[in-house]
Amino acid sequence: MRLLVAEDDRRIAEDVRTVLTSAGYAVDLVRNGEEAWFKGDTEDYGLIVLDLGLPGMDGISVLKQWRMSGRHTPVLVLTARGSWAERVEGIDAGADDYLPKPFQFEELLARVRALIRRSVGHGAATIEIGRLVVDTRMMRVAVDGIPLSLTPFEFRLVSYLAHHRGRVVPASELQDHVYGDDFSREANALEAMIARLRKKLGSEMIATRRGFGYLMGDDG
Amino acid sequence: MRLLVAEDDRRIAEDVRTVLTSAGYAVDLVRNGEEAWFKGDTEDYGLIVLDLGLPGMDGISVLKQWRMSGRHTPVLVLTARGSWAERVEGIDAGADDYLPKPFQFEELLARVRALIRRSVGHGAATIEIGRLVVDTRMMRVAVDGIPLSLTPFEFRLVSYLAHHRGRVVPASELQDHVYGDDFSREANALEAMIARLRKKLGSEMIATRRGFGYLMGDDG
DNA sequence: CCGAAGCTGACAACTCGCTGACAGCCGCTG
DNA sequence: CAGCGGCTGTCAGCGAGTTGTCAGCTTCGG
Repeated sequence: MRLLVAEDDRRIAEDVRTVLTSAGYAVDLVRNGEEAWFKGDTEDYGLIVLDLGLPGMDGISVLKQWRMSGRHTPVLVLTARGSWAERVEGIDAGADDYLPKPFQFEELLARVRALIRRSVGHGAATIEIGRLVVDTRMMRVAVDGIPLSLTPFEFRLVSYLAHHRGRVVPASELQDHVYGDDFSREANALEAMIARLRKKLGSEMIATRRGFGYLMGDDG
Repeated sequence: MRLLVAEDDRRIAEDVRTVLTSAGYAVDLVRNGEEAWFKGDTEDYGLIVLDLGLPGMDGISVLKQWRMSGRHTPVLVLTARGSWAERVEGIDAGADDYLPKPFQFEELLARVRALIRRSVGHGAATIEIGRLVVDTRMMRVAVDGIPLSLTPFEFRLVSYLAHHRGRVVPASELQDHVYGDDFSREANALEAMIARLRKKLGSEMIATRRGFGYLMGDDG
């Protein structure tokens, strides 16, 4: 597997490359924003490690560019220590995980592995659950072949449940994934969304396990 | 699932408890090193959140003690801000993850979940005892393949007994695991739950050992 | 046969999740 | 800039599901 590391600090970059290389990955290194953007957009990486403090085009913009042009490569963001704002921004922009500096290389490796495992598991572009089809690339959902128009949050919710079909997903976990770290709303907001979703999908598609959470695909 | 939180700062401790409780965990709280060591060594937690700056026996020693006595419960260590040395020491002593203070509760929760996911990943998702199947992913229980709908407390009770099949579990231990440290109810509450459970599962599934406790799977 | 331990059905209080209505916000359009 | 429509959070009320308590009963062991 091929990885891209975008990091301007030469020493860190080399160390990271060494760690990842000896873990069996092919590693490309870039040192500024423009290069990062270009390579990430034109090459096909299994994962990208992105320092937000790059010279030139800044990390967040790079990430947003990739996502806007339809790239779903997992991105692990390196943030300055304690920069909570940066992190939130990174997640909003489409990062899959973050790691505050300074970090242990073991930890970096563990997270890289976890992300890759996750994304390989997600390989298929569409998930079918009974009469429902979720197309994660096209951001489309259909029931009995009839496409539905879902709002962004609704889509995130369905696709998360679909990815975790057959498993009860606690409401709190759903919130995390639908809303990220923005916890500025009442618990009830999620329930309202579920209700609206059920109206569109049919109420039998999402089951409630009172006291535990929600799940899809309990029957098969 | 039951968690132990070892933290001496009362405010932090209460907040953490609230967050974790509302995420669906039963939480026990301790405020010093000795208590932490004792409870972590004698009770059976799914995960332990350990502040290194505990009064009395210090966190690192507590952690080392646990590991030396063969406890592999996942431990999330809380370190003082910027205390790099502590962090490394914690990891060496057997911590599974660390979190520098101050932290966002969302982040704590995310890490707790990640650790638990990792550790339960090793165990099977279902437990079979005779005609009974307990599925911890779907939060479902079935007898002879027929699914039953259990309430949250009922489910916790059954799955605890199932995890400890063939062993007599004292009523007090069951209470601990179903209710955590929340003692605010009559002893009889548990009996009532057992009764309701037996009605659903069939009365022969849970045996009573008068004077000692309950058990499942004594026959096989 | 007695007392203690445990069981059980009824009940009431409570909690949780659902829903419809509404309002604020945002982006679009004229 | 005003008006509009879609999206989403909030609120309040409802109803079903859940759980503790209690009182009376059964079972067990000695």
